[in-house]
Amino acid sequence: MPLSSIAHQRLHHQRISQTEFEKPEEVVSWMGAMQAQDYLGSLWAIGLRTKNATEADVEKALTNRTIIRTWPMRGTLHFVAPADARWMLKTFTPRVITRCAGIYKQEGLDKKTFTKSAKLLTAALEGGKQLTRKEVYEVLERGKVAAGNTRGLHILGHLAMQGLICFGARKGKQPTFTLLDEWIPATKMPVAEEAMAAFTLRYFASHGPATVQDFAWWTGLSTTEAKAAHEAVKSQLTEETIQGITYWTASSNSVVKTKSPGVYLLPGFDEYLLGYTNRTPAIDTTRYKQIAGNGNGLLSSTIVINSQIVGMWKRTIQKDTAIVEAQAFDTFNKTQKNAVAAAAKKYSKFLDLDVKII
DNA sequence: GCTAATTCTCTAACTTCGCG
DNA sequence: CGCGAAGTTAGAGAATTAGC
Repeated sequence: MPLSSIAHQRLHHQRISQTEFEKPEEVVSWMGAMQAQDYLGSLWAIGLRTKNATEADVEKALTNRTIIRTWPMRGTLHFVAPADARWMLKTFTPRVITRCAGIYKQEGLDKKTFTKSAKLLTAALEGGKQLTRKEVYEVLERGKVAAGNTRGLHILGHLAMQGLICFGARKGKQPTFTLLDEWIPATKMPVAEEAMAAFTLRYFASHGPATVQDFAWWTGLSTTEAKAAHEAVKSQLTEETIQGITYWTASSNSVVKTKSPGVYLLPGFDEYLLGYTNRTPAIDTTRYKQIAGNGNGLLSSTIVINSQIVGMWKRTIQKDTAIVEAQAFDTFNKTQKNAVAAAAKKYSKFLDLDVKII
């Protein structure tokens, strides 16, 4: 079995090559969590996994609170379902917070500062209020908590990881913050083991075939914790070893048909790559360096053909037209060019704009 | 004044390397 | 092998300036 079969199955399980989902919240629930660092890119990550969704539809799901945006795991922004948010924050963020100790120290952020910030923000946000970053920083400054440099950023992140706040609706183009407990309905905290088992299964269903190490990296759990979580649901997973590496997928997953997996324009931080620490099934290490720039944590949008990443793309909006600039690592033949154009058209439909391909 | 062009500010986190 | 610290950049949107 070649390594590319792993990638092929992932396209299917991730609901990129076909999807039954009609609503953004169905996609997010299926995926467990979706990386949402680049806001506009991550709207597309949901859109491309949804039947006929437009960008406005995904934004509506965010304002209607059927999906929410916060830092539930790994110290990275994700979209999650409201029903999962509290359990995930409680389970995954303590390790992240510990890992942030160095940064907090550097910024002079101690327990007292966080407690004071929490009080200030609770008072300012109570009653369903939503404040932009700038407004939040003003509240902090008025309360004598310096929010300059990256302090404000880390305060927001920390309080979000503690489950006090999360992102609200956008005000114009600006994101806002609001109280989590006011933003989403109260949920009963599930039994820890059961919730972990269900979540682990969901990962291996939506991201499989994946390794235990992938799961550990994705969630930010330690290898030991990830191994234990995996062990608990192992009987419901199917195993596959390629080149000495063992991959797992949920046994309940439907079998992948061997039809051509198609051409896709994925956003920069799509789960197709960010769902795993080892990305070699979709792209070799040398090529990966091209999309990862100089290793600063920023990733280019990618072009996927036959389950392999074969190029990069970017978009610029000019009035009513989305200009899609596609760049192959090697060259695209005519068939591939046409397929890329068709994929760009799909994207422009999502944006509700005309498209021009360069 | 209005629009276009330009500049500026700010936001995100991944990988690698080294040490215990 | 696991963990922590350090290094690193593109792009969006706001703000400002230029041009007419």
